[in-house]
Amino acid sequence: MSSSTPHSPHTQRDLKKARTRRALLDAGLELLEEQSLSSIGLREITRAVGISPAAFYRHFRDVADLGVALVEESLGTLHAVIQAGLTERSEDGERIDHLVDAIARFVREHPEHIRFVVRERHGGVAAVRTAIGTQLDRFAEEVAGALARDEVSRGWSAEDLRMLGETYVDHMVMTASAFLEAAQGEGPPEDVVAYTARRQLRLISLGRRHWISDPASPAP
Amino acid sequence: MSSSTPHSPHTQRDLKKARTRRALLDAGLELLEEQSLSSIGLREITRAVGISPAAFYRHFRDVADLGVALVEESLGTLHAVIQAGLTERSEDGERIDHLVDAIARFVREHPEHIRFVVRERHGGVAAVRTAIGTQLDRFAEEVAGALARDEVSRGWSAEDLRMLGETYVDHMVMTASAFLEAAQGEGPPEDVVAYTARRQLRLISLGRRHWISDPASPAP
DNA sequence: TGTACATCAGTGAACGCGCGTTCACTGATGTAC
DNA sequence: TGTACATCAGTGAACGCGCGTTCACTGATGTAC
Repeated sequence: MSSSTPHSPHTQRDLKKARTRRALLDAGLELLEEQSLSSIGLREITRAVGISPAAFYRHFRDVADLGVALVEESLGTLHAVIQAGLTERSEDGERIDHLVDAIARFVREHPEHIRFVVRERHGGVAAVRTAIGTQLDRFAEEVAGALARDEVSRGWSAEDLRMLGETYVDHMVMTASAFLEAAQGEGPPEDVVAYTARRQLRLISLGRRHWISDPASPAP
Repeated sequence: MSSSTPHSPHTQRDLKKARTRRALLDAGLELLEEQSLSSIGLREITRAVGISPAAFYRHFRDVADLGVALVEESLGTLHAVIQAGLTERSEDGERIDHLVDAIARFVREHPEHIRFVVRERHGGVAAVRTAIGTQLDRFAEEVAGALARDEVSRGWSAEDLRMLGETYVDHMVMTASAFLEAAQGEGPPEDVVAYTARRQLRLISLGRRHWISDPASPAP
């Protein structure tokens, strides 16, 4: 849990404090472009912000604590994209195109957020790993709930829907990561990433339409 | 590239050197259990091995260089599992069960290798990230080649097969990672991971069987 | 509105510590004759 | 087989440096009357 989160900054003091906190979070996010959380120094962050090292402790217990705060932030923006994708009502093919476009747009607008999530999802800081895992689980549950309302999902068990939700969330994160690499010139270019992502979604969509729950391989 | 890789250790000296190198790699792999590569210290590694810090430079240029050497090692063992999975000849359902079992077994036998790959695939060291990416690409290509020989793949374009190969490789890495988390008590238990993985493979398999190349959404 | 006191974000100096890298070295092992 | 020299993995001391954390402090802002 993150220490000292000002919820209602009424006074000038609180406002100023909130602004410094923001600056610390932004600096951390920026430093993560080239390294991972567990190798970022406290002094490195305060230096970037322009305050003394000791001032850091007015906002966070340590760098890991700042990392946990970043999880909420980064996945908050990703959550918005998912919500938008779920409320989308159109034909299947169009829906896929729109989703992939939405992911591409998100990565263009918040590259630091998706970089942080992807890098630290399996990174060296346990608290951050757990926080990200919990949030992505919530997303999967949410997606599963939305999928349940589709006509195609008639006859699907809650477990199967959950599995499908996880598949979509994982695919989304992986696609976002691939878009990010494309933007950095590290992997295949953006249009190839989009093309692959669309066909993968079509593959899942086809599997979904022909799904039958299998009593031969029961739940554990 | 990794410096000073002894290929044919003929003399006692070369043998001893190779043994120290191994010890360094093993120590690095072990230290990665609780942190990420970019935060491991050179002295930390030599301390674990029991040699002086300066001796490190007889084997690697720096810690990142050791990391690159670990990539070859870790993905080498993973490659063996993939090869085994590809030569498997049996009914579809069985094949899925066997593949998931093979992944589970692999994670039980080489937890450090899969942890390393998953953690550093998107980690803070560019050279290692690139090395892992290149290897996984090769795997995807290989899988695509094997899939092409299946009857179900009649009419599939090379691009679509490639996409399918990537999907399988990504799914494999994710499943291995989930098994690892299960072993650490961090996520859902092993049997649930296996159950989910099997159904996800079935989903892909169904999508595959009903696939039709789509001229409405051409390659870029 | 003015005054007296409380709060607290940020300071700056100090601390002990472990870091990565260099260097001249040692002594066991290998090679040439 | 024996001898003289070359090689080179590993040593140990030294270096300058930046780290995280502590502390008493300052001075602007907030609160009570």
